[in-house]
Amino acid sequence: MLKIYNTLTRSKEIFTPRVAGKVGMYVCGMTVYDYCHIGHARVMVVFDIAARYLRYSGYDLTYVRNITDIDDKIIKRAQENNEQIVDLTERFIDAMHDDERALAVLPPDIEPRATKSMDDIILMITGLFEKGLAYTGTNGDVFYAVDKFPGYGALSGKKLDELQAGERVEVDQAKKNPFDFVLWKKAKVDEPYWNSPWGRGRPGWHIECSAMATRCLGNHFDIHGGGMDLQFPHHENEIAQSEGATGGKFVNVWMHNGFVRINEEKMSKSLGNFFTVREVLKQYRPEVIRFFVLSSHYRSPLNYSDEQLDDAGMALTRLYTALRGVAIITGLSTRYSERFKQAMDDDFNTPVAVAVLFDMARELNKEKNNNSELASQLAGELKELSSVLGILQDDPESFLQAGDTVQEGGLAEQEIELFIEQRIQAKQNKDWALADKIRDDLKQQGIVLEDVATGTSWRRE
RNA sequence: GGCUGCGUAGCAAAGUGGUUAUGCAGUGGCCUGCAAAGCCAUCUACAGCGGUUCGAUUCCGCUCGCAGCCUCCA
Repeated sequence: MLKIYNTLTRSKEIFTPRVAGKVGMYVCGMTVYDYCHIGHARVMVVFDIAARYLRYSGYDLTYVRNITDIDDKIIKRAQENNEQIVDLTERFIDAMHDDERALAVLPPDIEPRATKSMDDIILMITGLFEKGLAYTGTNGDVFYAVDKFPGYGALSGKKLDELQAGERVEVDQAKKNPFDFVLWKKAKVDEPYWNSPWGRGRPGWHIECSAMATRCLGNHFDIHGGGMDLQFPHHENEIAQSEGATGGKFVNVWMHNGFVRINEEKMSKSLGNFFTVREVLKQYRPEVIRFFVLSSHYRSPLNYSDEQLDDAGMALTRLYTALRGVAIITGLSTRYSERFKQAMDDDFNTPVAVAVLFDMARELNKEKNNNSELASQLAGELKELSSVLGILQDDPESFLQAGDTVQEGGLAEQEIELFIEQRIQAKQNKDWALADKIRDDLKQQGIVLEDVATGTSWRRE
């Protein structure tokens, strides 16, 4: 029985889909004006695993993740680059998809874009006007009147009067209440625009998600996710817009993932302490990054460091080593599968799920030389469970021989095989000094030899 | 200032009112020509102070420390 932590109630709840067997999930995606960093990678991987596990559990899932392809930062960046907005956004959408594929993140079922959802956006704002929740400010922008929506603050646990105590925000004089937010922003000269009943302009950030989620999943759906920082004001505002417009419930379960940190500090654009996915991929293989992400629970902070990535690489090496040289027989489902499901059912507890995989690896290592059929069945079960996490699907030999980190140059495979042949000769001649020298020399170059029953295998450190 | 959340062994990271998490590292053993890998055993814990309890790392309170949100941010 799946339990998910719901930010709205601040507790783990038994997950019950609106329609039996069917799940609609919407995740706030990227604003495409720059490369994805590791924080974005975490969102992609976390919700990819949620999607995989929902499907593994038998749900018919519709997974929607949007692309924000028009906003102030995009406009600004395009101007700086002296580039057309579409050229900029297309470039970074492609880059995002590259990163996604590298990290074995399966694409969402629907990937709506703000610029292609204008009719839905305008329709929703019109509805908000009709309900008396929207008004045009003195500067021509359209705002949402937060104090007209009784439930405002429920998601983030904030109260409007307490918020007002917090000042230091430059209050826009066009607003009636400082916490009113823009639904439709009037276009300035040289800014891109769409026509609307309120003049030429573009949508505010929050309305596009309300409109796209509703268009793709209906007025009311099961799961809405995103990073912790979206809780307020973004998701709070989405609720106000959607529930304000429809008069009904918007989302049942709100999921928020924790931040990636560097030196105990949030990784973010504004702090400038971020690493892009493509930078990190130069140093570490994609599966290592993926394992690093799922080695902590999705709501916990995840500290980024080389040590952590190295650890992830070593852990994967252990799992692949267990699978090495074992034939795969699928179909077995033992108590390990039960434990794995139990872990994942507990709010997607991937660290515990991974611990189950290690327990399987231990038994697999024992049975390898004992009961090869059982070993093969365990290996099959291990691979199957791992596929829910999106790891361990590579060929063990090629994973191990590629090494933990991305190699520059180094010995070619054929050269290594040649040295191994020479060493086998030396061993047959009982020339231990030569055999050890060959092994030590290879070790110097990061090649580890392992004598096993069937011969000598090698891997990169 | 208001509101969240966190503080677990050398490092990372789960979890639990009384019983082995797990990975890496350490120690002892088995295996090996010697190693590596693997297997077995084993040492380092639950920020501090009180309270509840037969018993708390786990529940409650306080203190200290850290992070996040309150402004665009995944």
